[in-house]
Amino acid sequence: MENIKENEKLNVLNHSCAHLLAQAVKELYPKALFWVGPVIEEGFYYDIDLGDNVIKEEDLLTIENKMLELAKKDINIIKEEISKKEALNIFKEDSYKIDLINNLDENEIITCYRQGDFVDLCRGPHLKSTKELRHFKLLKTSGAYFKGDSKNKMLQRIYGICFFNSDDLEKHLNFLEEAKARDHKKLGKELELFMISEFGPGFPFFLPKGMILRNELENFWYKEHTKEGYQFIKTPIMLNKDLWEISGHWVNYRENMYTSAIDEKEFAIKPMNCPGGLLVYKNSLYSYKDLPIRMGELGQVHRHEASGALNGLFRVRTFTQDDAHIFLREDQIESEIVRLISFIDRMYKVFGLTYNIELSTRPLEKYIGEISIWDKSEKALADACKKAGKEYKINPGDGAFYGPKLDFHIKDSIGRVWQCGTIQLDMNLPERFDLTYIDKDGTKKRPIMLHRVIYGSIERFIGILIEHYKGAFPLWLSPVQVNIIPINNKYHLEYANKIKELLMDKEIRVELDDSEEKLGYKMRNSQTKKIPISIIIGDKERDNEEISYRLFGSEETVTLKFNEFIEYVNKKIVDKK
RNA sequence: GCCGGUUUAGUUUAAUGGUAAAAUAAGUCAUUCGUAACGAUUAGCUAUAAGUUCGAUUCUUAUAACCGGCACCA
Repeated sequence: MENIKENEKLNVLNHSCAHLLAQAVKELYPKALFWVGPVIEEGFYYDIDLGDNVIKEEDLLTIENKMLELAKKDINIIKEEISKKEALNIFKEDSYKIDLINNLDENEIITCYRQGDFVDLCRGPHLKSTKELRHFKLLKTSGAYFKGDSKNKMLQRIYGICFFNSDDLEKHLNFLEEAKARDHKKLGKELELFMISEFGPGFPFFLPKGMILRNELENFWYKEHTKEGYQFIKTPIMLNKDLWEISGHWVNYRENMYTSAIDEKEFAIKPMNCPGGLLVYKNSLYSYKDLPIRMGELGQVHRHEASGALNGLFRVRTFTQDDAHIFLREDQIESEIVRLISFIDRMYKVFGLTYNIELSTRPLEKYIGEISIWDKSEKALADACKKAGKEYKINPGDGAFYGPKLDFHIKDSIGRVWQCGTIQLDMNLPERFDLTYIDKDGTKKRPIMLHRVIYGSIERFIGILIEHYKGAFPLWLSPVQVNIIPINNKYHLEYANKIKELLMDKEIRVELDDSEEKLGYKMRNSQTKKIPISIIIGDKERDNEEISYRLFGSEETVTLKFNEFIEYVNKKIVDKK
């Protein structure tokens, strides 16, 4: 309760800060026209029409200074109530305001807030004066479409954030710094995990070290899915147009599909794996006793994403979905979802990720299928969450046209939220592909289909893990697990090599630093590369047949016998720590 | 795709309308060292294309890629 109150106070502060921003911009650019300036999750923004003027990053400082100047003047923020008619008169020169006013009810009393010469149409509430607005920062500028519609012209948006005290502001700025330091594009380059070539925008290359990470994630995935009763398939990257017409992708998503003509027949590279999975289902005849069928596929898909949308591994043009299609009877929905939720739960825990579930329900207009089936399915999803003991948030009308879904939003180590897992019910494709199974009474029935992913996209999940772990991966994922550092090549290299062989024999990923450098220098390298275990080999270790090691980020050195060390390392790998 | 910015050595960065510098990595030599940077030396760069200019890495335009947003994300 206390928190909600605090949050509301902060929202009012930020909202007033948005007005202060507008006032400052108005003073600096008298011709500026203002659209809306709402409070967002973190801070606020204001959308402004500046005519021919452009606000650049470096202008933000000037605006900030103007804001501070205005804030210090302790200008009263005065609420005024007027009728729609009066409002239209006051703002008759301002087409944006007229637009806003016309969207209000005829009889509604309109509130304005006045500070000095600046008046803005606004529901409020606001601070009493500008004097509390001291601890703010303008963060970035960008273009933003008027009313969020790409057919409209672009306004200029300025983002900012405001706090009650300098500590909170500093904390927030530090958080932004921290996020920047974790950037997977930066760390991915430094740690040689992946690259993106100019010759393939949006098509990432995995480097040897990144490939290890990827293989570990995939192996883990296969193992866990096998335990859950999944079978695995691999369906073709490219299939002919007729299939995409049956699936409906050709009509709806053609624009984003890569195509090619072969022998005068049009083909498309798959943007999703489901049609392939459906063909596999249709390849056999199933009894009601066979269901549920769980078919997993690490399927590489290609989607032509807009150039401006590309972002490291987060948004790419080819990625691998850790897909699975589950075909089941209607009476199996709930139990299967319960099972899936606990499976997903188990998977995320391994990475130390917590999560929230969101349930998206039937869209109001564009949907297919019977409402009764929708209601039943939505209830099954909700009941499954309850049975699994999980809270969930409902997003009404946010489901796909073909079925409701559960989305899993994971939270990383610095509190950022990413949507990864999803479970979607599909009432469309089984129909389009005429899927059947033979029921108890010998009649053909239509199975229900579930699409689900856990990582979402392996590429994107790797990006998230890089940022989550800040590049310091747990031992099982780490591209190099052990770095051996002989103190003196002349005297210690032989024993170091022997240790290396022994570790390789135990399938431990090991490197040996035989460069002609000082121990301090080699240790520094080992730490900057974030290698989990550094082994130091000197006279002592060689003579006693021991291993001395230091963990990443630790100052402590531990000495063990070789067998004890192997036991320790293996336990860590098994525990995925 | 749209708005704004950026692009200099493998990497991180500096500088200039008169022909480019440092650190680090790489090669060579020296050094043989107990937990985050030893020293010497060699080689290596102005994204692409056009324009302005006696002369362009610098100014202008276009293209591409990238970055921050917007739109999109089946």
